[in-house]
Amino acid sequence: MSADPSARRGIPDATVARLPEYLRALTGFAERGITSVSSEELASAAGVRSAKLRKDLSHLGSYGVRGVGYEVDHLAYQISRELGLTQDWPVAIIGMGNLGHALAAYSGFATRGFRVVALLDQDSALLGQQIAGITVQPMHALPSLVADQGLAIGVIATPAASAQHVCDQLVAVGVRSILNFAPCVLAVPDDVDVRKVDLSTELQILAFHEQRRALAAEGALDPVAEAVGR
Amino acid sequence: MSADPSARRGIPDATVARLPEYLRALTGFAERGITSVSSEELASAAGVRSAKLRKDLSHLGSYGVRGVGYEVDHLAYQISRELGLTQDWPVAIIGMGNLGHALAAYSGFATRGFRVVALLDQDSALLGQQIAGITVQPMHALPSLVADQGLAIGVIATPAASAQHVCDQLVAVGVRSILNFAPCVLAVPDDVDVRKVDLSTELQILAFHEQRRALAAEGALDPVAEAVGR
DNA sequence: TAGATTGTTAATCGATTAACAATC
DNA sequence: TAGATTGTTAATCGATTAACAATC
Repeated sequence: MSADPSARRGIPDATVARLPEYLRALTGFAERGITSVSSEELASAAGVRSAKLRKDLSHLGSYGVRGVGYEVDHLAYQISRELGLTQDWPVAIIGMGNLGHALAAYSGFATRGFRVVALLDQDSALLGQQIAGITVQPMHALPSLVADQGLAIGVIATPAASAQHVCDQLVAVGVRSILNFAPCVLAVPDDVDVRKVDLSTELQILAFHEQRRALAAEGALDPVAEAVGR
Repeated sequence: MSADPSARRGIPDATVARLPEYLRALTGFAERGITSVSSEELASAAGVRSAKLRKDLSHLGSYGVRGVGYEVDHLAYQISRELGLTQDWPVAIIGMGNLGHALAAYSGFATRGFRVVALLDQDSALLGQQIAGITVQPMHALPSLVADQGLAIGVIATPAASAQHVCDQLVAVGVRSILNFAPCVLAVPDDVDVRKVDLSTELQILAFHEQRRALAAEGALDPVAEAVGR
């Protein structure tokens, strides 16, 4: 049993999903030379209500000072530690099409806490090519990446048709954290964590609300129901 | 008041977010020549429990047949209609860096229901350049895109520093659906719908669970709490 | 101390789930 | 009719919110 409260009780998924935004807001305050913030100020910067922020932070521990607020650097450190960003996680991107290419160059992946250690592709025509200063390797490089570099996170940027096969290979070598950009559901064992980023799903959700507004403008919807909107 | 039940009562956000996945699964069945599915089969393909699927579909109406299942084409049409995909939504992508470039070429955006009508950038060096067969235009093309093409959805793929400014310009010309790839919170009026896709947030959430597994392996976590996992 | 703001409580709200009556 | 599967109910679970006691 640890002294860290979050180690004893699980942190709610909804809270974990917001911690990165709080961290980003804190980084913004730090860059502007602000050393202390209230829950009201931080919540506003992160786009949430202050009650929700305080509730979320209470799951990590008690890092504020009543009557004063939160020390920016200290809270940022505590959130970083909770998210596991005080170490660097080795990441491999698989699939060097348009999207994989952009991801390899995207600075969001080179942000603190992550390190792109490999770019992989099944297509032998791409092998040896340099993208963003990294040489593209074949899929059979996977086992040594795990053994030698401690590869922990796999990013799948292949077409949907090959995503499950690539996923199986990642799981087989012991990767248990997968970020899936392919538009398909991946089947994995219970101990593997898959998160999905799906551009067309997001567009379709926007289209739903857009259509709703259009119908409301026509008077086709019940005004009470439509006022709820989203 | 309409005969469509979904027009009277709002569909829960959680349900709307799953409709695209159901639609994709149905498309997969249709491609394999399957004309009828049970809630159990469809749920399995979409990665949810059948009870949740039936509950979700019940918000749209009663499109199944007891003892039989759902007719694939008919249900796909009903979901498409509910999502507003029976028409084409004009989309503009703003910011032609690495990511914007990839998005312009990404087939997910050319999928049924959406049409990329413009690529925009603030950098005059890029203007006139062709990307994926579309000429890059300056930001001041926005008003005419709305007036002439019915532009409805804006995709922001700029750096965080210019995202709010771009967003303000979109809102000013009447765009009320925005997909934001920039790692920042956007301030918008209540009637504007912003969805955010954030690569580094997703990685950070994965890192949290990855660290949790590593700590569990060390025995640093309470086994009961850790068994809950994610 | 007086003022300010946190951390927590309790109420509310929405989402999930299992079970089953309805019905093809 | 008998078997199968939907659509709905009711219970449970988790997340959000407002209010405020604790306390700096």
